[in-house]
Amino acid sequence: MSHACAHHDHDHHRPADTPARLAEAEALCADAGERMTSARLRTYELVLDAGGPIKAYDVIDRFHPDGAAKPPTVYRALSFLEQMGLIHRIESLNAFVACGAHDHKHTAGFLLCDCCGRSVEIAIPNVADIEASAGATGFKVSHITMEARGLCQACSQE
Amino acid sequence: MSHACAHHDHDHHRPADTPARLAEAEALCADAGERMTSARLRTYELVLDAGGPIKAYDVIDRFHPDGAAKPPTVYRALSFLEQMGLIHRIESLNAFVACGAHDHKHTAGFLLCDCCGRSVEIAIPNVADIEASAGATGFKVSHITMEARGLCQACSQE
DNA sequence: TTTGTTATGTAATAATATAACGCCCGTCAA
DNA sequence: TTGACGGGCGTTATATTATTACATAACAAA
Ligand SMILES: [Zn+2]
Ligand SMILES: [Zn+2]
Ligand SMILES: [Zn+2]
Ligand SMILES: [Zn+2]
Repeated sequence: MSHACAHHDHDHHRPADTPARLAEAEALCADAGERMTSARLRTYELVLDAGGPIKAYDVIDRFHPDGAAKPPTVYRALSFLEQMGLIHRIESLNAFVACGAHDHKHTAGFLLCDCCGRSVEIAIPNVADIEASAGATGFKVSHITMEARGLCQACSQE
Repeated sequence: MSHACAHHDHDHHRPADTPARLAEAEALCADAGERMTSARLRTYELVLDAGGPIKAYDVIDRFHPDGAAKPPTVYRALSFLEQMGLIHRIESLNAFVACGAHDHKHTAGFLLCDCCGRSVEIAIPNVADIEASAGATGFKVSHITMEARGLCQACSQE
């Protein structure tokens, strides 16, 4: 991801648990009767390895050792992974991030640092209040996007 | 806007109060020492007249009676209007909508109907809880995006 | 007027995302 | 075994959304 500052270490080394997460994902798909194909697995691997929000075209560029993937290959995989709850789309960044929870199929909120670009997945506080507020006008909520922009602790200390 | 259904009247006639809103906007800018130029006013007029979320390129296409505006003209105006609190950007639609409140410079939440495409601006419930949830990790919130997708009352009754 | 600042005009391009089509491959029933 | 079907993928092309860059114009202050 891009950054608004240069005062932090932005190296994101490969999370140690990527292989375990890939295995979990394969199990999850098998349980659901869905196919975890190689394109889907590779896409998920790249999102996991990013260690934070990653753009679709960064996945596309990294997909093959030599040369990029075709956009539909990656967009299809991203859609699938999102439907499986393995990743989330971050609307205000046009980016994707691996789900940080193990109970998939939830709607998550995000804290997005405008300085270092990192994201933190949080439970949306008071979902019931949002649904009640909507329900007062007869509106039925199916999905909530909640993204808070600001500065993370590290970035607000300099 | 596009619609997922054809069972409602989707005509949005020009809201009767557009001239008054334009005048208010001019006064607001004058008070703030900002210039409400013709490009900005025309852009605001088109967003108001849309009567709901409108895409940037729809503004671009409608900007001149004969032929489209150049994208930067409209994107600049949209940015200005958003900074003035006259319009809001809806991230999950890549669209813009006129602010429904008279106290500008707030962050608003939206209920977005997936069927008829209409939006309702609401106060974000429990902003304090979101800020508290963020603050627990040292995160300082500057702006909250909250967009609930679902079905409005009219659309869920058929 | 001069000068600095803000806004606009214009061309080009970047960045994000989808449509459309045909092929392959696995499943399943005949 | 064979054929029909459906899902996933490869490929090309295109659609949609947004910005960069630089020149000019309008404005405000000195
Ligand atoms: Zn999650
Ligand atoms: Zn940060
Ligand atoms: Zn508003
Ligand atoms: Zn509706």
